[in-house]
Amino acid sequence: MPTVTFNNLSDEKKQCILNAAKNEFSKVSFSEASINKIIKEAGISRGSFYMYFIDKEDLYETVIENQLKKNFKFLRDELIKSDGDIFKTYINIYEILLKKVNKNKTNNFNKHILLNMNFKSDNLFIRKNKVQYKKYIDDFINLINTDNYNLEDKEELLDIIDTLTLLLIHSLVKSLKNPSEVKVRYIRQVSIIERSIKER
Amino acid sequence: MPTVTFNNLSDEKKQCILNAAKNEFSKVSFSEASINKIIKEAGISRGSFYMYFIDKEDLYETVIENQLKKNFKFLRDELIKSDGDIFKTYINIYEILLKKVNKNKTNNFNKHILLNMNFKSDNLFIRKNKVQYKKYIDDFINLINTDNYNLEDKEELLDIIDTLTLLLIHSLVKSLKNPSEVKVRYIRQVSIIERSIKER
DNA sequence: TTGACATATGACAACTTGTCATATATAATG
DNA sequence: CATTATATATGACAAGTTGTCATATGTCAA
Repeated sequence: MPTVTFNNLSDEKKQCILNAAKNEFSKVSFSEASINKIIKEAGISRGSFYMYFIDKEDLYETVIENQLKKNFKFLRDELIKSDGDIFKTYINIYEILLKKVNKNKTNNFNKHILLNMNFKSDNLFIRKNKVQYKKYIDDFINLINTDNYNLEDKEELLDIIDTLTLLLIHSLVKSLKNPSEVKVRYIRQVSIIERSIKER
Repeated sequence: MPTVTFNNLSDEKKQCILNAAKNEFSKVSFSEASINKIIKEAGISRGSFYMYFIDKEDLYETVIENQLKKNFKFLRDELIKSDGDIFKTYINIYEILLKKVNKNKTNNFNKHILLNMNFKSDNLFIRKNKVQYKKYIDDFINLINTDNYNLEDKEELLDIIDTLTLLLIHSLVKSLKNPSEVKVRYIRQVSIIERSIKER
């Protein structure tokens, strides 16, 4: 989380710094990203940087926060398009995200988010464990059509979304190396879960 | 993969280098690990290091290879103990690995393997995509008791193991921060998959 | 013994990071 | 308005990082 000093900055300056950072993080992986390049592009001094952020990771978190929200909105929209079918949605967004990520541009922010992703980071879509996002999760859950499902409770649905998201990220990353086989495996993995709550 | 020059080294020297590396990787995360410290401890020169390995990642892969094999053997043994019940096995190894990983020693190799794990890396147990490990996977698959399962084919079983492993890693990592809640979620996620292939 | 090749070395350039004394704003107060 | 506080900005700096490369030292075969 950035410092209050950073938050006190003018929106213009804040955006300037975050844009410079986003640009760097779109070109190279997190570990390769250079604070020097970012501060140079943003036109701030080294000292200022450490006045605003604890370290590179703190900056990265801040930069992707916005993208996570966008991704979550995208997921939500796709769910509505699929009439609340969560499994159909996850199959669809795999295809769409795969196209985005495979666009071989030098600047592919989404691709680098994906590749930098590890098990420590919260989620592809939203920082689930942060309280301020609880309402978004609840809203999303309520959009899921559970008519044909046999669910114990709401928690079970959360666990399913969790698993689906893991499978999605995993499959997307694998697809970057080995595009063919992965899709069919992903679809099968999703349908295994679907079957579980449908046929009870 | 290390160079032929490295492989031509005496087993003693090879082990010395790998031990020094393992020691460093047990203390700090991958990004924090210092090649300088490793070569100092191993008593080799900087130039030699780059004669043996492409970079730090190449070394890391070599170091964890052995541990992955051990972990896989452990998984296999647990499967046998559980009479081929793959779901019971995954529940059990979660508990056991959690204890291992939570031992708050300065040298906790398993803990760092876990935290360094990302979606690019192959697997917690074995490098699935490498051909030389195919026989291990096959052997493992054959040990699973599928009597009560309704499986389409062997591929479906592979997909299930894949999902279970993802859930396991994810849960273990989460457990390091938030030990309580995670276990019950993990158990539920595993049983969702179990239900899918049992009740058909 | 003399090449020819494989392997080992550490100094080196070119980076990296986080800190800190100092400088400059901005705000508050007499 | 002048003075004092406080907040923010700066870049030089130490201490580290990495990968390379000319040079040195092995080790074989001819």
